[in-house]
Amino acid sequence: MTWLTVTSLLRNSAGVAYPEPVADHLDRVVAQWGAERPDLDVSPMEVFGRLKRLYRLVDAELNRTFAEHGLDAPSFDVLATLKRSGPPYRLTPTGLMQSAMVTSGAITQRLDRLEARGLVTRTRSDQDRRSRDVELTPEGHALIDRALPDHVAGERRMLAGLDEPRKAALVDGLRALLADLGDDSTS
Amino acid sequence: MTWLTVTSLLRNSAGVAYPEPVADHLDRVVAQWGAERPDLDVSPMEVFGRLKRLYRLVDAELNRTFAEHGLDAPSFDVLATLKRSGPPYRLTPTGLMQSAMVTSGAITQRLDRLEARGLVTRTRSDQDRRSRDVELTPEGHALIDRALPDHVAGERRMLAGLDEPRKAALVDGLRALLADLGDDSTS
DNA sequence: GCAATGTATCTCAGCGCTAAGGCAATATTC
DNA sequence: GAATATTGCCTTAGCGCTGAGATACATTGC
Repeated sequence: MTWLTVTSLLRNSAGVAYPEPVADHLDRVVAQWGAERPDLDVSPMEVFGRLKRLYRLVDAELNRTFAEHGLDAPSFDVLATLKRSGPPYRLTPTGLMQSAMVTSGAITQRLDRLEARGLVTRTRSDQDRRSRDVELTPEGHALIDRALPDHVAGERRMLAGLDEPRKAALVDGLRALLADLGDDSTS
Repeated sequence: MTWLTVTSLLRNSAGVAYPEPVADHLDRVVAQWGAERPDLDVSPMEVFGRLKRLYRLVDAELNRTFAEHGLDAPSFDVLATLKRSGPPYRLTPTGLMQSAMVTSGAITQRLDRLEARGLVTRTRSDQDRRSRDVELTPEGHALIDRALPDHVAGERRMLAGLDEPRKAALVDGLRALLADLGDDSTS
């Protein structure tokens, strides 16, 4: 069986076709289903199966960098969200929850951990006394300032093998799928 | 600020450019970092940030279908892996572990649950008495046969908005990144 | 003003996973 | 064949998350 894919249709900026790709895990999965359930067209798995495997690999790699700074993904996520929000580096748990796509309970526990480490503070809002203001402490600032460049560098390394048009096409596809699934349609 | 992306460079099979995309969550994230840390080029986040959000959305959607069949993602994964392996629908925990990209402990627990529900059996291997043969029961067969078409249909619905070249380019990018990260280089 | 509804956060039991380690069987080395 | 290393699976403590629910405050409609 040949692993004919669209890759042969894609060309880089010099107009040279990419080498034929090697069969990967998902090629085998799809071939197996073709033998076992020839009545079903399982080609959508080409997208979602690879999405899942890639997510797992990327997640593991990013966690390595986080760990070097005494962090994990959930903690980094909160610190980074606060940092990039700009002065006064203050958000509510609800804002953090929406950005992280987790439940309110998860945010509460993340903040418990970060507060215990002295990386964020939680204070009652004056405008709305149900709400909380979560703010980076100087230690939180220092930590995210140290970790962020390494994090981005790690991401850049993982992308190093992709040329620009291919990366752009990947981003385009991800963006389109996100839009189709209703991510962020207004907010 | 305009959200210039490469989308304007992509054309469908009729040669018509896609409409300019709306700003999404990651566009805002990147813009925020541009204001807060102009020294850092955070463009790799365009890929990995969207990957993470997409994974979460897709995961939630797939779980809806699994739940309709009394399943969750880990259980479905094991049953589907056994089913697509073809006759005699039998694999070892190690094989399942590698396919699922989880630890051996996770597979043990998945199999505990499936065995308790009568969906798989575990027997000692004759060739290697350390090993186990995990096999689908008739009930396991029936369940995965029912769930699989719905699962694939759900995946197909999520892809409905993507035209062929765009989907192909997305798959190509995912495949290339997986290869770069060493997924499946030989096995 | 007050009841009803909505909102923001927290609590907690239960779940699946990881990491570290244990045990038994097999492979390797001498 | 004995000693050592490796392999395959299981066990378990601890972790972060979800989902259901509680609490306190805010808003709405009358």
